[in-house]
Parts: sequence; C-alpha cells; structure tokens
Amino acid sequence: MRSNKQKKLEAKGWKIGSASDFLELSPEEELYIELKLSLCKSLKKLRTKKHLSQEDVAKLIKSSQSRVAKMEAGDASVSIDLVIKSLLSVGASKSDLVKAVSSAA
Amino acid sequence: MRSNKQKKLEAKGWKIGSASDFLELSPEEELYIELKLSLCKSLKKLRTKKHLSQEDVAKLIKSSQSRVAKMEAGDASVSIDLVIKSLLSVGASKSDLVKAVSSAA
DNA sequence: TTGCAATATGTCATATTTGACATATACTCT
DNA sequence: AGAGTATATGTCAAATATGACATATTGCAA
Repeated sequence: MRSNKQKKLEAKGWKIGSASDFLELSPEEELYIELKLSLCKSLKKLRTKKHLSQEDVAKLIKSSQSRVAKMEAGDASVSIDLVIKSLLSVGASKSDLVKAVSSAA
Repeated sequence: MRSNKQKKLEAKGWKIGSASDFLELSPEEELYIELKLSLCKSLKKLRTKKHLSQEDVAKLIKSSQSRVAKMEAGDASVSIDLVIKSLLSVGASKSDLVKAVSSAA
C-alpha cells in the first residue's frame, strides 16, 4: 500500500518553493490533490482498458503525447479541466466520474 | 422546468464565433458543460447555505467578488479547477462533490 | 423615494496552462 | 546486442485563466 507521503510527492511540482512545506497542506488542499490524482489515475485506467496509446488519446483531444503522459503522472502543470475533458473524450461516463471522485482518498 | 436550450445559453461565451453552433455539441462537450454548471450551482447553494457573501468567498480563495460572481454564473472564463477549489474552501465535503457530479444532467 | 449592501458585467495586464517539440527512458521483440 | 514502440521528462512561445478594478444592476430597509 502506498504511503500518504508518496502520494503527495507524486503531485510533482506542488508547493515547491512556496512558504509551506509538502506535508503541511490544509484539508482542502489535500482533498483537491487527492481528487486530481484520482481523476488522473482513472484516465490511465480507462485508456489502457480501451487499448489506446497516449498518442491515440492525444489525437482525440488534439493535444500531444507528452501532455497525456503528464496528466497520467498527476503533474502539477495540468488542470483538472483538461483531465476531465480527456476522460470524457476517452469515453468516460458520468458514473465513471462519480467513481473517480468517490475514490479520492 | 428549465429547457435544455436555456441551460446551454447559460454557459455564457461558449462556442461563440466557433464553427459549430450552440446546439451542435458532442455528447462529451455536453456532459462537460453540464458538469461544470452543476458544480457552479453547488457553489452558490453552499455559499448561501453558509450565509456568506461573494465577497466573503473571494477573501477565502484570495480572489475577487467579480470572479466569484462569474463562477456562480457559469461563465466560460472560469475553470473547473477554480470552482472546485472554491467549493472546498467554502467547506464542501467529498460527498458534496460526488452529489454535484451525480446531479449533472 | 433614498441609501446601502450584494451581485452582475466588462476590461485588462499578469499569471498559469497549453500544445509542440526534443530527447530520455522503458519495454518488447528478433 | 539492436530496432521499434510506448511512455516519461524538460523547455518554451502562444493561448487561456486570473485577480483587480470600474461600473451597472438588483434588492431591500428606512
């Protein structure tokens, strides 16, 4: 099982250089990150389930493979908007989104 | 009961000037808009329930009253990211988010 | 009515997100 | 081993979202 600290570290780029430290996140910052990571994980799951490459998804959303990789990695440089748009483009249903939100830690 | 067309029109600024017309949205574009509008609506509900002014919320999220107004209006210039951050700052729980996503048309 | 607080709408310079690209790394195959 | 495919990571100019501000509009109490 993955530790809490590791999950925070996966949110690459977050809070680096800011006053507050990684492990001092407010509850709402925590939930925001967990939610985003959950959506990112769902994207990867749905994509592989559909046997699509990152390049395939990139074409669907008119973006690039590198951006899809960053989405799946939960990179801080990608917006939740883009992740949600990608999920929908890959065929996620409303209930898929509900599941993703529900399963945020 | 509100018509479908009206809900689209509430998504101010959307698709204006683009090739496709308001009423020709793909299913995923539809769901994306409905989802966003649902989150916006939830924000307004939660804010009023907590007896907060838009100015109060603006201070919580370090933004401005006008941006909060735009969020609640479902303005196309605001990101889902900001709406979610606002919801969490106002005290939304995970189940509040789940409900908002679930109740997207 | 007037006055005041809350909300709506428009604009704009700045900040953040974006797609694109290069390149690195991983994972099959033969 | 090498070749081919998929994924990861870094960078950057262009596109988009942002907070701040001005101002308009609403609603409501005196």
